[in-house]
Amino acid sequence: MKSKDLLVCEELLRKNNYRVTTGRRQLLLTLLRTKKPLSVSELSRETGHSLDKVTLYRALEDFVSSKIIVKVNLQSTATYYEFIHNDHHHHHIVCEKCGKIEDIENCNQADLQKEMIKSSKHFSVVSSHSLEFFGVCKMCD
Amino acid sequence: MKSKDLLVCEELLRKNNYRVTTGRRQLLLTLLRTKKPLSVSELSRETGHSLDKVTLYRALEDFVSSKIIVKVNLQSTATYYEFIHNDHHHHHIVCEKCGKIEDIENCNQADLQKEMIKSSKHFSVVSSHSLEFFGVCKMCD
DNA sequence: TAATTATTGCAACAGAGCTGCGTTAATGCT
DNA sequence: AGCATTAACGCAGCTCTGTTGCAATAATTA
Repeated sequence: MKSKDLLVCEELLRKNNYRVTTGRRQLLLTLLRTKKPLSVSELSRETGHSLDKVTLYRALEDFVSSKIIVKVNLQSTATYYEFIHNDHHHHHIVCEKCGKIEDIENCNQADLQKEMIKSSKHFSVVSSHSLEFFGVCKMCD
Repeated sequence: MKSKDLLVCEELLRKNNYRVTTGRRQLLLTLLRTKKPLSVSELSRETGHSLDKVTLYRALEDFVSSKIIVKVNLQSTATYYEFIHNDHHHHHIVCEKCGKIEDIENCNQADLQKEMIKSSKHFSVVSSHSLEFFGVCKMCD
């Protein structure tokens, strides 16, 4: 299961003319294993600081282009990255006190973006959207 | 109209034990006048670089606490700030090519966040949410 | 196996954002 | 109006995120 996903990622990368290296495999495994958004500094820690930060940024860009991961905008100065499991689109709610993240499932991306286009005066293409909730979890409340 | 809004802002600040200074009035007028999200560097330019960046950050935090402005997360490294006109909650769509921003009006914040609480396992409070669309405007398409 | 070329790591940099601190100025009280 | 209080200011210096150029290395391909 896990190893199959890794192979699929490698194929996706090669299809986009990227190369698969030891470091990228480590990074992919970390993203695969962790089922939540991770910042570059977290990814660096999780991979034992074995990769230079420049390498991380460049690899992550390539993963985004290959649609292996997505960028997530939480209320933070850092960008987060999350593995796309089974083409599954979803959002998040973040606890303002402890940082806990829960996935939000009920989003029909296609419909929402189609609605958008209809009601917009000046836009003809909607390629993505970011929807994140912020609140307090039951543990912290 | 405009000057009344400024007075309302000053009252809001004083109510929260903040002081109204010449610099903050300039900043408020800029935010009031500009009907779109602005970054700190844009605000600095718009106010003729008359305020130190530290002063800007501190003033903006106070404005957010006083519910005069909101932070907006666009797909950028910088945070944007937007004046709240008539308690009006809305979202944005941003052109990925030229940066043009259009407001999105059809969001019933209360309902959306109530829905959230119902479907969430671990959260009891939803205090805010961020919804931004990214695409291409008719001019750039 | 050798040639090609993407990736890596280093150094150096740019920009966002924050902290501490001494000075300045807005407020509240008399 | 004048003074005391204290918030806001500006400066220096810093941290963190993210980027660029370039020479060395390693993954692909023939």
